[in-house]
Amino acid sequence: MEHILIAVAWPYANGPLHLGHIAGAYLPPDIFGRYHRAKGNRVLMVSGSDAHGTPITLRAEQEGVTPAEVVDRYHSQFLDCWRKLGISFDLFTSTSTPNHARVSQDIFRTLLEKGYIYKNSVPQQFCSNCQRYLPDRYVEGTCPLCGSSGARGDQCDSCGKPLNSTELRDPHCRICDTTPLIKESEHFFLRLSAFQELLRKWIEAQRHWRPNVLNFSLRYLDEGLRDRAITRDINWGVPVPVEGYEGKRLYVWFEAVIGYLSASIEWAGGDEAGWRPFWSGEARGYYFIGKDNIPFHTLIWPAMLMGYGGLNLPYNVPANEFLTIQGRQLSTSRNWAVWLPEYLKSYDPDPLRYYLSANMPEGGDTDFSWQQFYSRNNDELVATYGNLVHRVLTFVHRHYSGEVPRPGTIDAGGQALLNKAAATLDTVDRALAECHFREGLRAAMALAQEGNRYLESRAPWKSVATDREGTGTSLYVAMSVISCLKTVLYPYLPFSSTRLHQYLGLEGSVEDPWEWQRPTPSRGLPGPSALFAKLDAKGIEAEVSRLEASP
RNA sequence: GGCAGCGUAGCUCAGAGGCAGAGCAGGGGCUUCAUAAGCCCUGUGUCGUGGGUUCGAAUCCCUCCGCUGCCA
Repeated sequence: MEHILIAVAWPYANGPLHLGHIAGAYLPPDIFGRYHRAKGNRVLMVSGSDAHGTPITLRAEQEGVTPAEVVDRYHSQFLDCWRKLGISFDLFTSTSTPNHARVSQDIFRTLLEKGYIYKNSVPQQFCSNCQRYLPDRYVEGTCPLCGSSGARGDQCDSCGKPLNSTELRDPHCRICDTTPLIKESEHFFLRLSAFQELLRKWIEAQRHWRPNVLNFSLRYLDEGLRDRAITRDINWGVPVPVEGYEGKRLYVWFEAVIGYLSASIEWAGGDEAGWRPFWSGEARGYYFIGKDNIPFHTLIWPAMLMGYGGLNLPYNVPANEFLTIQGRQLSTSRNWAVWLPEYLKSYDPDPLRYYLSANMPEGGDTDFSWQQFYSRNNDELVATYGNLVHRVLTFVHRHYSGEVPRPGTIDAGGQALLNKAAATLDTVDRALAECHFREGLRAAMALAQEGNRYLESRAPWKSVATDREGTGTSLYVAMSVISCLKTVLYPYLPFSSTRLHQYLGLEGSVEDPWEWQRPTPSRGLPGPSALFAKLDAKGIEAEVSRLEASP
């Protein structure tokens, strides 16, 4: 039995989830977690809402509500999405808990005592009217590069260039329009430069990482790590635990990654014997994130852990690339996105899980199109897998009074299929252990095709009139294969596997053993119904035009 | 502007020096248990462009074009 920590990227609680989030960071860890639980390993899968940061405070100020209200709204929406999509967190918390603040401050203090955090003075925009320092996004002005007005202190949306707020021409406060002054402000910095060589040595040893993650991280090191400010002049966030700095907060990028640890501690109710086995010794930590988050998880968080000491570094960071939508880059500001709450109003969770697994952006960007979604649902999920299950189970009901047929001697053809099923269990096992999700799904679907071929060759609808026992044997073999599919597809398609587990009259729970359960002969079965619904192709056009109608 | 990645069949994507692959779509046939589902047969692809290395390049190197990302 192993301890597997599954650390999942923390979604920003300032907007709804879209399919890019799911394909990139949320579906893969769920598949991985369900697999490991079925294998009998101890799994701790944690994440939570990222409650801090200026996008949230800005949104709150624009809406005239508190940041906490914004966070609460999306946090409960996230929880609802996880439940409906079957994302099986052991704990999905938030960075606004007292526990998280305590753990973050503990790490801050320890790094400060060890000299990995130091103070420095930096120029900062200050609004004399609002009487406060302005974080980047609170300053608007004219872009020094392209000359367009309305550029923000962190970036110009017009030309897409990142900026420093002090570079803006004609800067003004986004709240009150006053022209800000530049004042010196004292901040704390993380001494990342101290970890340069340690990190390089460590990363170069991670041969099991995906090449994109490895190369990306090494490139950062080639450029040389620079120390970064970890505090801000803002009043929403985790307070800096140093006397005289009460008005400052920890920068989100420093504090949010600590959430993996603080959530583990929260999950264990603070009991060290509960959480530490996931963070030390042979325990392995897998960090599931999108590619935009790579440096935080392969460089910054490991540096923090090295400095803090006593906790495992990430074992793997299987970062995914991005999902494009109908061939175009996903954009939340232009509303070019498929929102998960919207999806879940109209469709079941498993078809999306299937599509995104089959087309997961593991090695490069991949595309989501409604056309493809419908076709994968109707032509693969329904036609190949769902129909195999349905034709076998309805046949058993009609001709064997709904009882598992008692098998006679299994011939070479049947045995060959059973061997193929056993091999598939191994293939999917290995693929999942290595986070090769697409490969595992491909292998599972290939077995479903074999099942259909076998039925075709046996034609039980013919033989049942003349050879009841032989036909029963064929059906038993087919049901055994279906049972194997139930297990290997469970991590991907938990909802339909749960139903199939019942339809097959199997013992125990669908979540339990990663093994091939055979149906019990003569057992009475509940009446089956179709595992998946076929979708009317008319829906494609409706979805596409809804997407294109958005501004 | 600098750096990196990608560009393979109508579509979505694998493959990474040794006869170009899968699924889906399309075409032909068989079947009728099943959600008009299933099975069999069916691929003339300048592997983005142009060059180079090699006995041999989709694969390695360089140029250019296009897309994406990171950085300035």
